[in-house]
Amino acid sequence: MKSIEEYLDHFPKDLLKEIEEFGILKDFPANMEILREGQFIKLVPLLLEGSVKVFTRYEDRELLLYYLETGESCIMSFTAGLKNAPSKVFAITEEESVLLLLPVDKLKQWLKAFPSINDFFYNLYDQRYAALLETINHLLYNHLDQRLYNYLLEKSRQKGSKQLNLRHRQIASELGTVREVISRTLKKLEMEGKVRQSSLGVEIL
Amino acid sequence: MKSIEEYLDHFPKDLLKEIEEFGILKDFPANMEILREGQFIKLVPLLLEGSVKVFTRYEDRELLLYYLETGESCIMSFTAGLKNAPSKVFAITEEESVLLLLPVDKLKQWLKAFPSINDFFYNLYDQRYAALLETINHLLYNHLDQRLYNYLLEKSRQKGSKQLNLRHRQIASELGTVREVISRTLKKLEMEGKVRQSSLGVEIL
DNA sequence: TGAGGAATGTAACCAAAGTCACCAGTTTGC
DNA sequence: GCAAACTGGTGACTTTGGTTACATTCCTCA
Repeated sequence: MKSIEEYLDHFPKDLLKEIEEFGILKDFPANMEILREGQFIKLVPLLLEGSVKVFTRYEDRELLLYYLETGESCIMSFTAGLKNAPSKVFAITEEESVLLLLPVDKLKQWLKAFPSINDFFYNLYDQRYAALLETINHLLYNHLDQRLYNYLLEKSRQKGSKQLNLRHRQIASELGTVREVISRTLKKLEMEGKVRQSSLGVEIL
Repeated sequence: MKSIEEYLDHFPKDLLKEIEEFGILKDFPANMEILREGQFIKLVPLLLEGSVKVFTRYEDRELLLYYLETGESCIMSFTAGLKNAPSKVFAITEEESVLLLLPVDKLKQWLKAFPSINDFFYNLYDQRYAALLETINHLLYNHLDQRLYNYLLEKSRQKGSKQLNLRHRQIASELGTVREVISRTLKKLEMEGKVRQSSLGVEIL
């Protein structure tokens, strides 16, 4: 595995030293819940390897917020941690993942001592905000087939593979609709030659 | 008018002194465009009095992001200013407004010297993010009549009046739909006794 | 290996909301 | 003072996607 410095090379050296000293490296298996709503946050995660899904629940429906990718942290944990407020979100590993856990009290010190770490979080916020905006645009102006196709492309980019093993049910919940509609729409995309379905899941063509 | 300290009483004294020295107080008439897409930001606004609408455009359609209320700043300007990137949004005064304009280079210094100002912006980000999340939830799970009614209630809360002089076209654009649909839906709300329409606009009952 | 649950396919129906076409009333500017 | 432009009202039609109710296929594991 790469060293922490390699993942976080945009941080100043002295901050990296601190992070190395106080950050906790931890391995998680796939599909492990690492954070649930209501939980208080003492450690803010930073993803080094793997993929973590962050989402809320709202009357039994899921709403996908974002995926953590390599080198990214979780703004919802960050804010909840700083304000000592309960988490509003759930997080679950999608694959086996390595997280660097930053103690909140240390993080607070670092934010003062190393202003560049603020840039890091501001950037993250900006990124997540932009992603929600895009979601809203899609919701308002795109039909489901387009949204579904975008969703698959994005998943594929993330995974780095055109073969996605997703259940219709899961797709439906992440797009805020129901299984039948996804079946129907995937069939349509298949007719249009954009995807192929097999027992393994969906393949993007 | 109140003094700057009264608006920003959660800031430390020494920071307030700086803000007073370097911030630029400026008055804007109603319906004045104060920021357009593509513009570079040298001054980050902080609203003291009035109301400012922040929105993006996307292929001739508007997408409302948020309204600045008293004591609030604009995260989109903030980020664009810090990164020296062009603005992605438009801003326009809704009523006559007083803005305190903070020079970006000073702001950068303050972020380092007075960490509490970071909390202010993190809080704002968090707030705006939560608002978008709510919008998404509404889009996914509420029908237009419900969304429209919420929209009117929120407008009314902001304005502090039950009488709203809004054009159907404007409502439509802020909710991402078209005039006819708003006419129809407003009629429905009127039938249900939730609002009343007159030549002045819409009144919430 | 075969029974049962999970995943998917599909037809028929419905409601919400987008679209189109046009009318009528109101405001504005010349 | 009147034409042009803006604003709202409305009916008819279409499309999208949510719902219901099963049928079919696949996968697992006892």
